[in-house]
Amino acid sequence: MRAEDLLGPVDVVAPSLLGCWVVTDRPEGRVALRLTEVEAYSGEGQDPASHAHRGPTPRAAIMFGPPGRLYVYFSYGVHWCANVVVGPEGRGSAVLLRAGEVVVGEELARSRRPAARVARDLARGPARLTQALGIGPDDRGADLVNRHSGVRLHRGAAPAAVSAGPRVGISLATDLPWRFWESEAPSVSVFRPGGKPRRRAGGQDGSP
DNA sequence: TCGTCGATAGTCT
DNA sequence: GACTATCGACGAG
Repeated sequence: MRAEDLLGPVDVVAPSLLGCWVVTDRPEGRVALRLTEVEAYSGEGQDPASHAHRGPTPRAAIMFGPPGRLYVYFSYGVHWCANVVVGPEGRGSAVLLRAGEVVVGEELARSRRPAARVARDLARGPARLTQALGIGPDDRGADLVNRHSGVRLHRGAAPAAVSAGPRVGISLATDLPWRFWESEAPSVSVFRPGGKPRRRAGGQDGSP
């Protein structure tokens, strides 16, 4: 994978990443997976769901850096999620890695994800994917297109068919069909597509 | 097998 | 002080 391959519009680059490999090399071993589901987040202002929407805040600064870098953020106080920065430097667009199929190092991935009962659950969901790969805060800003990096992105065979639909887990701009997945892949996350936003605890309506 | 609910802390207003 | 690009446990059928 070269940085030039990531320069196009984010909603064009995102589906092109399906079928690509994400590889992590650690002292304890290597894990590689094929991407089966991604989401596009644009930094150009028309996407209020993006972390880049409010400009280069300290957290989102990496999104405005050069393409091919890894943007890692902490979610819900519990999980880490990983994005690939795409587009020209300064634009602030990124692709969220939502799901994949582990093809190398399944045993190591299982040891990192003891809750996964079957293979397809190892990287089904963005936080699970980062766990299976062993990606964490130390990998913020990692250069995915540098072959000496501990986390790398490789070009792979494109899937036979790609589906598109609304993004998951957000409450803004849910009409944009910027979630892309490999059609009929068993490892695609299944979290309430088109879903109703989950309400927090407490009275929903006016009754006290 | 499916639907519902709580945990938890960094980030921004 | 409110919110969040989620996960896994648990109960009912």
